[in-house]
Amino acid sequence: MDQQYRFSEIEKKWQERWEKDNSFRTVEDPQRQKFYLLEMFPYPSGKLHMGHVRNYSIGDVLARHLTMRGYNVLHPMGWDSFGLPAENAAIKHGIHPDIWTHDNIKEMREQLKTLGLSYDWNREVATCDPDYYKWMQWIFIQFFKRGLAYKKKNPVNWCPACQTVLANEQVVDGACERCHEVVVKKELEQWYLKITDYAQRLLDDLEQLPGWPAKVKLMQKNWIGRSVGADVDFAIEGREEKMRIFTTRPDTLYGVTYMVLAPEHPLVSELVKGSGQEKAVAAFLDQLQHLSDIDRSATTLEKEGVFIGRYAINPMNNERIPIYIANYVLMDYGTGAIMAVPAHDQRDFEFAVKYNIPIPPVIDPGDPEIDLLNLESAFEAEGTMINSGPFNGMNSADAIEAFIEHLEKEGLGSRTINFRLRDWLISRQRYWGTPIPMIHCQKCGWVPEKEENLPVLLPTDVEFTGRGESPLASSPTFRKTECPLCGGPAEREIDTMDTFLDSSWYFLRYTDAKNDKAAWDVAKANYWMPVDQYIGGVEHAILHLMYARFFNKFLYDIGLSPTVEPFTNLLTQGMVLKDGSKMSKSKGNVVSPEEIIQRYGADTARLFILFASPPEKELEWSDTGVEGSFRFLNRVYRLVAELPDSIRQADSSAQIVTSDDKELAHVLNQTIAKVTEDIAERMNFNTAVSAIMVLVNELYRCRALPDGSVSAGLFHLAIEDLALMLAPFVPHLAEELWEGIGHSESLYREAWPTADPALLVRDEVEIVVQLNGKIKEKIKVASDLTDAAAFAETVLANPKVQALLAGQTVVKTVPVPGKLINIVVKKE
RNA sequence: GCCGGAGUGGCGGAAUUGGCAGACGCACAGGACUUAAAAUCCUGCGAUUCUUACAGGAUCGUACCGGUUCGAUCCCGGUCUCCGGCACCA
Repeated sequence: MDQQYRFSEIEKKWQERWEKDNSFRTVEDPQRQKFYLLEMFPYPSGKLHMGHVRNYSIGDVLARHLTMRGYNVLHPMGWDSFGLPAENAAIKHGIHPDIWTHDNIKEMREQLKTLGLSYDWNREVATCDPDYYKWMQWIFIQFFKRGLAYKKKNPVNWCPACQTVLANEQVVDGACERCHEVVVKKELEQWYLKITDYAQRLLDDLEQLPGWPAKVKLMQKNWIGRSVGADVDFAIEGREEKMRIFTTRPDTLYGVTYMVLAPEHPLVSELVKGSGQEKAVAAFLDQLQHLSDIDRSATTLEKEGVFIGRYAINPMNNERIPIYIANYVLMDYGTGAIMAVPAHDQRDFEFAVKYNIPIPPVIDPGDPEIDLLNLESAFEAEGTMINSGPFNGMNSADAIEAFIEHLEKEGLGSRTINFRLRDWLISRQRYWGTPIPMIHCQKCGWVPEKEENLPVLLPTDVEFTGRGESPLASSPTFRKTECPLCGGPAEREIDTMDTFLDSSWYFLRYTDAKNDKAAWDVAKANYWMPVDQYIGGVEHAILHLMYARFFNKFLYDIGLSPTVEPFTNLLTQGMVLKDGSKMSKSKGNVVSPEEIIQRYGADTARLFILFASPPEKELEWSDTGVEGSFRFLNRVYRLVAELPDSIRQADSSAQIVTSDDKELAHVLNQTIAKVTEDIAERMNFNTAVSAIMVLVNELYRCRALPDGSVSAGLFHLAIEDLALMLAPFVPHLAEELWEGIGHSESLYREAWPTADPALLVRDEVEIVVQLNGKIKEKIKVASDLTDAAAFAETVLANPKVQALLAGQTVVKTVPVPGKLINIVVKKE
């Protein structure tokens, strides 16, 4: 063994060896317990960043550890390779997106390989390759066939910078999630996936995911936003049509003093005709037109509206109620219309105050401090029903049920559940995405491309201008085609799919990545699915993770996925920060993984990232911390490189002769137990590393002792176990150490060490003696004293404890065997 | 505004079931080695304080105030700060 830790040579040597031996190739094996370990695949931007290094280092620790524990581990990697940056490069530099993307993939694959990650590259997928998007199109057609994909004209979110529409989930604070440009509304005919059909199941099945962070489940729950209430029909004075509203508070029906339609509601133009309010309404609508979507939805915006000159009739008491339009009612939730109860809804309250509308209470809070006839704000909590005819005296929460029953019996309304979740708009007016495999025929309407004709290839004869409609429209050959049904002239859809579709099923494709007959072989999916552990950034808590759950449920329903949920356990890793903020080019605080690998090696980079912070927390980058990790690896290397032949060549054995043997064996077994638990059960890699450091410190202590203090066989064993335990964290160095103490085979498939329970405990343990809860003394007692009474007796008999108790009376003792005793005393 | 989460040395963090607060590392200080430096090895390292000193002892200390308990970083109530999600969803 070289006397110096030459990390670049070592890392190169082992990477080549792994590649040559095909070490990480995985095949289905019904005899072995499978483990599907997945990290979120990256967008191939061309450069690996520290977030990737963290994500993939965490995954690799688990993959290597579980392999050593005997699991058949599926650990794949691929590329989420459709998307805007490639197209922007085409517009800016004239490079075709396909070339740009594949160059980037090549570069990033090399970078991932320098990290020594244990991927089965035979299963690599790239979503932009026709052999992948062929099956994307096939899945889309399955959605269409079951009525879950449809085209509809609707006001949609339009990003003027990206020149494309966006899904609701991709609009953050009224701006584009990608480029932060302010999003505008545009009326367009677009493709949607009916995710709302799955809303209830997406919500309910969160319960089946105890291995997910509560935070992520809560975010999804809020996003789905289920509310139970009733649809109620209000008659409109002098008209045939009814006004249907949705409310979660049917108990307040007697307190309605006005009604509101969303400004975009189709009834508005009908009703306003001949009402005498045409001018006022037109002026109000015009004023709204000039507000951006952000301003329109700001909670700080004052509630404003205008009376439209018509009245509704309250079905409960036949009161005449004025109808308004107002800026605070949304067209795309519920029925786009509400009943307003100012006494019991804060928004309605503010509006009523502004427009001098009466605020009659129908629920008594039973609180003398609240003046019901002169409310300062709406009372939204539970109370006793008043002014509500036959419902008076009921508890308002019970009254909700009673009102719904009444409405249903009288045919005035019905129980309804509404979700905040909207259908998923998946059309994008871009080139670099999966073509939507649909054809429009004058006679037959929208018809899917025949499955045997898939994939619908992206045309290459297009222009990239970055403006106007989809670039696919500029292809002279793409659009014109024949109807798959009647053979008549027809036109292809020119929009492409949102790239979030591509990443909603890649975990299934990995189970059978090269299949060209089907999306995957169901038998293989049955073996590997579900993903046992999924790892990625928390920024995907809603978008990707909800879409993937939706896809999987659909694929489950049609018999292609074996489980209702795709990801059993989820680890959301924290961000990598520098100087307290996210690394970014604009802040100039980016540390490149390449540079760190070159200076210290991949093992140091991995170790630092795993050691500095628990995985789900943010990680503050520290240059001196990296130095420290590098120093530790040097220290480990030297330990083995400087090993005397007597130890190097000794047969490893757990032979214990001396007291130092006892101590070393104890530390070694403690370390094995802790590292095993920290990796597999707690996923606290930082404490696993610190435990290994403790072992290394102990080995250094032993090394400095006079000859013969520690048995050679035991020391040899400790070094072997050290190498095995280091393997998941710093695989290259671990292999080198393993070879350095006389092994010729790679340690990758070597068994993980197990702790000997007999050696986990010492003969004597130090316990704490407290007097009235304060630590006064530490004494040693036999560790097998597990009986509380015997333990207390032994401790009290100790002369040191006797001295402490002089002049005091023992009131009570609280013994905790093996740990502590608290003696409650009082002065005599 | 609503809903979550978190506050521990100079710093990153540890304390797994209510039982020794600060493991491990970084930074810093001192020492050994060296002509010297780097590297390496060893030692110290929460605050205040007592004791002539050695050795040791005392008090305080996990954002703040209070509670439960023999015992609280951990449980309960309240306050403050920071972070994240949602934000007119009727």
